[in-house]
Amino acid sequence: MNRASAGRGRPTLDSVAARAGVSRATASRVVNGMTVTPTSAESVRRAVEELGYVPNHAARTLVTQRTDLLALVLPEATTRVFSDDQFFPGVIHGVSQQLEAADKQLVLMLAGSPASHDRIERSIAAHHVDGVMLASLHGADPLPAALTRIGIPVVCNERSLGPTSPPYVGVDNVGGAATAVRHLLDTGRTRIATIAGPQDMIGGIDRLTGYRDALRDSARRSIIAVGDFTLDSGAVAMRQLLADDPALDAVFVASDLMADGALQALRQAGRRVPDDIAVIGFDDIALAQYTDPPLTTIRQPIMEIGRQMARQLLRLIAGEEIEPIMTLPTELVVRRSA
Amino acid sequence: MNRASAGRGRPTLDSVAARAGVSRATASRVVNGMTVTPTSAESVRRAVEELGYVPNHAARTLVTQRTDLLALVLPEATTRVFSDDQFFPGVIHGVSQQLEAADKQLVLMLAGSPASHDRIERSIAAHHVDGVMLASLHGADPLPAALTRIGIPVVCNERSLGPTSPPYVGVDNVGGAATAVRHLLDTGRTRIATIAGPQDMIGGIDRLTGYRDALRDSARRSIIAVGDFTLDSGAVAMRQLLADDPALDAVFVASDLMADGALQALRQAGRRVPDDIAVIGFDDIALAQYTDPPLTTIRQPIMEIGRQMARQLLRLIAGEEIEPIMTLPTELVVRRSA
DNA sequence: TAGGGAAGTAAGAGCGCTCTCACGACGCAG
DNA sequence: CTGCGTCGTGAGAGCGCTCTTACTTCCCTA
Repeated sequence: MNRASAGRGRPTLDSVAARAGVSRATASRVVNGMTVTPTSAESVRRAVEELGYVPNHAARTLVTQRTDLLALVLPEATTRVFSDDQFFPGVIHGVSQQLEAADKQLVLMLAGSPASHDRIERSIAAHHVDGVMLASLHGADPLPAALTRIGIPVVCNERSLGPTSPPYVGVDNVGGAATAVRHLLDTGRTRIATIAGPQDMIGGIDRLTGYRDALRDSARRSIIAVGDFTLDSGAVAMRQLLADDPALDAVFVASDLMADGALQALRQAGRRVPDDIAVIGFDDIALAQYTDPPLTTIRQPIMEIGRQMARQLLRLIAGEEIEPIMTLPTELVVRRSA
Repeated sequence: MNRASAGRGRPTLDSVAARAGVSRATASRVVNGMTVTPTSAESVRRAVEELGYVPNHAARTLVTQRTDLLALVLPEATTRVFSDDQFFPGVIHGVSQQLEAADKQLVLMLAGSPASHDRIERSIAAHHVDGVMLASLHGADPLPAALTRIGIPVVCNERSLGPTSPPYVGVDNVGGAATAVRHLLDTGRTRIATIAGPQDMIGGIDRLTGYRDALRDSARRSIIAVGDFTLDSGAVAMRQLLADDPALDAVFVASDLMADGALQALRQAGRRVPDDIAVIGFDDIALAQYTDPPLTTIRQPIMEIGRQMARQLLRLIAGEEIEPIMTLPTELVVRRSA
């Protein structure tokens, strides 16, 4: 049984070459779009067509050392990942779009337990993927350092709180928060509180910074409660703020989900929004259009984060130099709550 | 330069064997957990440890014909996929859990344009993945047939509307809808309408069937409006139902998102829920807890769908016989709206 | 007309692994 | 003490591809 007729059913490059009457090397050139005589190009193409030849991915990877597979690593923590806000789905969508254009495939890895961390590291060490996108990792996460050690291109979606900092694509949390506060000031609000996010997450930290910056510029006092980005925590924080300072006339909430909770707490407390108290959220998730009243918020371009992460990673893999920090703009979306 | 010391930086099985003083075959046996002398097992293990050896995935795939990669194909249509309901994120999560346990990786493919269909088909034909999970495809989708032709294991998340029907994991839409209607009847409602989903989707069709079945059993008249699973369409349909039959006292809505729209329409129309009209949704998405009033609904086990799809696919790949149809139970969740 | 270069092609090595096959060592029964 | 089965091992083929090397062919210039 010679090579061309053997095999496990699927046609190989050898069988294509045999049928086209050329060498395997020439067939390979045609398949990979390199210059050959029009005559042989044509006969190879016909052979490919007739046999239904599709190159074997593993064989190609073995010699080129490319897998055309990029990993997207997401934390599995149920609080944030696949719950209410559409952050990860949006990022996935953006990444997927960009990779499709580059003809790469996306491997999704959910990092929950330390065991899955090991698994991810092993899988990447096995040269299973060409590059890695890391989303929303905790400050102490050992993954970035481990991946850097392996020597594989990495891009994050936020600046890392840990010691090593891979290139990242972030959003302008500070500027967005400041814009929100300035909008409140511009519309005549004077006692402006904030419900901040967790202070071990970039979003939580930076949005609070933006609030403080904008208030400091206006020489007003800051009034702060802290939530954990969940709806319930927003309601709790709102009640606490009302208790602390009943004369509040505005609140900037670091996420839409918490803002919805705050809205509910305000309704229960008999405060009218926006008449008595103005509320601004952050994220512009789908829910924001449907709260009562519809939520004024700071939009962050979620799909664009995914797209740019993928784009930066592709450039890194291609050996291009990239700017290690990329910050995407946020945008004030005025609805009815402020 | 001999083989053991050569290479592109990473240790190979040859270098491990050389260091352990055994043949490559023996080293391979240790790595793959086959029986060898304790002595050589130990020395190989030490060599693996010292060199930081990780098997090359492509090389292994080339000979075993396994990739340990499973694809999950989702339609990209922005209406449903990554919008408000958490269906796909939930399925992804469930699939991911199950695959992690089996030490497989997940390749996510978003099928939007016909071009991406081609790409998916090519990628699968290249033996790039061991099996495919298809979610929510349209009736006329050529993908199932194409994949069957290629001869790769396929599992869907719903019965297919097309001619070929791969094994699938579905939920008991008919039974769930009937349960909802019976709950309304049991609580004394007499004029029960429904807002159905699109009639070219399984969920839309089957939930309407369940509604009809339960009503027919009680010999009451059916009152039907049709939406497209979006919030706005729910509001529109609700207004239409109120116009058609102002004496309605209950409505079963085929999705929570549409139910939220219906709730808003009812509030605007000055109807109290549940006093004047009872509302039951379907899905039990996160939003259902936060509507006003909180939504009574039929829960479908979304993550479980993902888990079972993955489980069935793994069994198919392992060559086991599987039941081609698997139906997961739904459950009535009573909150305040009914 | 002869020589030099360019361009296309074939041959073959090798990517890192698994798996078959043949062999040697050992234990046991006859 | 011999013969047979068992078990672990090493050698080597081969998975399907790319890429280097060396060759052939052809065209252009001197």
